[in-house]
Amino acid sequence: MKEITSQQQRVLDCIQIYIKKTGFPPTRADICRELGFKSPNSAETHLRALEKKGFISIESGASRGISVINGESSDDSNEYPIIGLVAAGSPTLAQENIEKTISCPESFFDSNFDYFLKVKGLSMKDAGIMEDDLIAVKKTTDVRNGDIVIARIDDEVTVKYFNRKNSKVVELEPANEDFENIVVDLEHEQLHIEGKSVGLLRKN
Amino acid sequence: MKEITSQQQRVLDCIQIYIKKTGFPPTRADICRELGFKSPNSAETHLRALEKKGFISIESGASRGISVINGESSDDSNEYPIIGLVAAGSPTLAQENIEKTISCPESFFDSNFDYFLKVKGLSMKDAGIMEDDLIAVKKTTDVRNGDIVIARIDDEVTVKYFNRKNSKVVELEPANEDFENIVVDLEHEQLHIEGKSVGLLRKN
DNA sequence: TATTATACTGTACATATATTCAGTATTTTT
DNA sequence: AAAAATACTGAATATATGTACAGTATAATA
Repeated sequence: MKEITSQQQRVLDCIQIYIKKTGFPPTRADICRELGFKSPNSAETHLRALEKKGFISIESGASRGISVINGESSDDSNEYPIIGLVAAGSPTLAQENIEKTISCPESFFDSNFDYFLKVKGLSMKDAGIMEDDLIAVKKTTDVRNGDIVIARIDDEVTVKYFNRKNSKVVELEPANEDFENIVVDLEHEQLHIEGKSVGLLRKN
Repeated sequence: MKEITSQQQRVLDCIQIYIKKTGFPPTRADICRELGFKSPNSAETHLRALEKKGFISIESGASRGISVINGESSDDSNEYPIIGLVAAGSPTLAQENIEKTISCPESFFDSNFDYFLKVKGLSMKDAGIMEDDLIAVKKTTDVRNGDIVIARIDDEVTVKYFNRKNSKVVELEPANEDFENIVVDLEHEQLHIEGKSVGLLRKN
């Protein structure tokens, strides 16, 4: 397999995406439309180059007679636990609370993460976080204002926007006008930041 | 999905085997050759029956424009493309709108799916679908009232709740009071159901 | 320096292909 | 018993599509 140029890669990507979306390969004209070429021969020459280099095969004379050769994917996927957002008294990562695990690539979200948290309630509705959604949680205490954090006060775990008012006061803000801000006075209450949201997963 | 006859099953098998072997769907003439028919219209009528029953979809006018619905013919790959939800007039699959692909397990969502669609706008805000969210789209025309569908009218693609009012009228309903229902009169407008949402992915 | 590969536009055309129309016959559904 | 669906043959045709030919231009290679 020889080296592929960036333009040829674009054409190859275009073919694969087209097949994925429509179920059949593109015509020369389709490729031109997708990539902005003005002559079908632009697509033709790229196709012949890709064929010569062994990335695709072309059935002579057949319309849409392109087939992509090979295409193996590296599987560096890990198992991530789904943890229920549980009520008071339960240790956050207790085995009992792990509903199951999900296999997904390490770099699935932009930042690495440690587990999925299953959301209860609608306090973050306006942030697009609904009941039973799975939040990808990265364990960290390095959070900034505006981050969606997983916070624990005593034994109560909640998901909220983080907002440090000053050195002594943090506000945990819901994204739902039916809920009220939680004002935490750090001098009198302990606030544990379990981590922050780096992504979300929903099944329906 | 209605009942399939034995002959229609033969045609469907023929299509899937052909795709597996060549990488692209057969023509009417190909099907005739494989199954011993003597008129391309034999294949044509079977294809139309299969389309009507929801086993395949046929892109009008396109050569080899057959795609098998549900059939996991070439679905060992774990690379799923991200496709942009673009405004009117733009080709649906324009290369400019493709961010990249995501590697994820086949059975990641409860139902198999075909690609990710990047959401523009907030018309489905109250369903927890926000700007730039990735909807996992399963290609199917088998949708029910209440399903979140990816619909196309002319060249405009939108994500909405599906609601069939009667045999002639379908309403596409947003989940945001700032937006209005789209009423589609099937007798005067063409409505293409590209697929439905089976999940959601958000990176932040 | 000459040559080859890359990266296009633009035109043209043979043919590959979808699709319609006209029939015939059997089976299934209403 | 009538209507609709199934299962074909056969011919005709508009158009979708591959592909060749004629150019231009730049970068990589020998």
